[in-house]
Amino acid sequence: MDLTTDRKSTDRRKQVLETAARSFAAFGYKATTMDQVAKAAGVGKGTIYTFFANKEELFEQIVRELIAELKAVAERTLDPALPFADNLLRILQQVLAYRDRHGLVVKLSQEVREFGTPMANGGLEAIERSIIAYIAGHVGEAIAKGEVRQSDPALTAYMMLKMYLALTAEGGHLHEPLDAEQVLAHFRFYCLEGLAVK
Amino acid sequence: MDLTTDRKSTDRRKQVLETAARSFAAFGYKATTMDQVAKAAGVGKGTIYTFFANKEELFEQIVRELIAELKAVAERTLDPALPFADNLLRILQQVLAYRDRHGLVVKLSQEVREFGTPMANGGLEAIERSIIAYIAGHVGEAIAKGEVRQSDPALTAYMMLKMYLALTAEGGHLHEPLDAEQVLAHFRFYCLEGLAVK
DNA sequence: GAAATGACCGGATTGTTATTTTGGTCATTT
DNA sequence: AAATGACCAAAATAACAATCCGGTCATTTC
Repeated sequence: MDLTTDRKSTDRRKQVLETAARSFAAFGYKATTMDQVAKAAGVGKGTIYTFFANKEELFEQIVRELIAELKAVAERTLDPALPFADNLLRILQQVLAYRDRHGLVVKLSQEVREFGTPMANGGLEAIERSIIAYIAGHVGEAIAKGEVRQSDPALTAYMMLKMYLALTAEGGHLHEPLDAEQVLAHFRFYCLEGLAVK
Repeated sequence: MDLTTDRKSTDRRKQVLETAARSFAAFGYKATTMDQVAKAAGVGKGTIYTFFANKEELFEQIVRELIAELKAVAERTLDPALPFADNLLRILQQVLAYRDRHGLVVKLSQEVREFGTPMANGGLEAIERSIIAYIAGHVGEAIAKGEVRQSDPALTAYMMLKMYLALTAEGGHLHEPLDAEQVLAHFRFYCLEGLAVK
C-alpha cells in the first residue's frame, strides 16, 4: 500500500480543511486563494470542489469548527458545583481569551476593520451569536433554579456579553484598561448586583 | 450705511459657521469643500481662514456647538425634584433622540461606516465623551446623595451609556427592536436593579 | 492700510483603461 | 470513479491622466 498516493477521501478532506483554516487565519478571507490552498494542501484545485461547493462554504465549515472549539472550552471550564455567577465569569473569561488568542478571529476582526469584507463580518457575527446562545442556555437554567431574576434569557445573555466587552475590549480609549481582577469585580457589580442602593 | 456690504466681522464669522454647519450636516466632512462653503456663505475663501486656521478647526468648532446644544437639551430636561434614576432615563432618551435626529450626527455616522473618515470619527467620539462626562457629573452627585452605590462615576456613566445603546441602536440584528417603554423598563432592570436575586 | 478676495499651487482624489488575478468548471488523466 | 490543472469570465489591481481641493498670498477694495 502506497502511503504517498493512496489516501482515503476523508484524509484529503481533512487536509484541505486544515490547510484552509491555517490560511484564513494567516491571510484573512479575501487574501486566501483557492489555488494557494490547493497547492499547500497538496491537492488539485478541482478536488476541493468535490468536498465544498465554493469558497464560502469552505469558510463556513471552518467557522463552525471554531465555534465547536469555543463550546468545548466552555464545557471544560464549566463546574456544576459552582454558582451561576462564578461559572458565567469563568466561561466568559476563558472563551473570550481563547477567541482573542485564536489567529482566525484576530485576523477576521482586522479584515473587517480594514476592508469591511462581508464574509469576514458574517463569520464573526456567527461566533458572537453562538456565544450569546450558549450563555442564554445557562441563563435559562439559572432562572429556573432561582439563581437569576426572571427575564428573557437571550436578551440577558446579550446584555451580559455587551457589558463584559465594554469592560474589556471595546472603548479602550474611553476608560483606562482594567486588569482581569478589576474586570471580574466590575462585571459582578454592574451586571449582577445593580447600581441601586439596597 | 450700506447693509449689503458693510457687515461687521462677527457677522461674517457667524455666517461662515452657519453655512458650514449646514454643509457638514448635508454632505459630511470630506464632501464639504471650503470653496463651496465660501460661495454659499457669500464670502471669499481667504476670509474663512482669517477666522479658522483650517478645515479641521472649523469642523471642531461646529462639533463644540452641537455639544453645547446637547448639554442645553439635557439641562432643559433635568428636573431636580425627580430621583436620579428618572432624570437619567429622561435625559438619555431626550439627548440621544436629539442626537439621532440631528443631521450632522446622522451624516457623520454614515460617513464613518462608509468611508471611515478619521475626522468624522473624531467628532462623534468627542460627542460621546461629552455625554459620558455630563452623566458622570450627575452620577457623582447621586452617589454623594446616596441614591447610587459607591463607584467610579466616569466608568459607571460609560457603562450606562453602553447599556442604553445596546438596548436601542446597536446590535439591532441580534435582538428584535424594543419600543421606548420596553427600553426604559429593561434599562432599569439591567442597569439599576441588577440580575442577582435579592 | 486693514480686511477681503480669488487666482494659483502642489498634493490628493477620482475617472479611465490595460493588465493580472481568482473563483469556479470540465475535458482529460490516473 | 476520483483527481486534476488548463481554461474562462468576472472581478480585482495597477498604471496613468484628468480633476479637485485645502491652503496661500499678491492684489484689490473700502
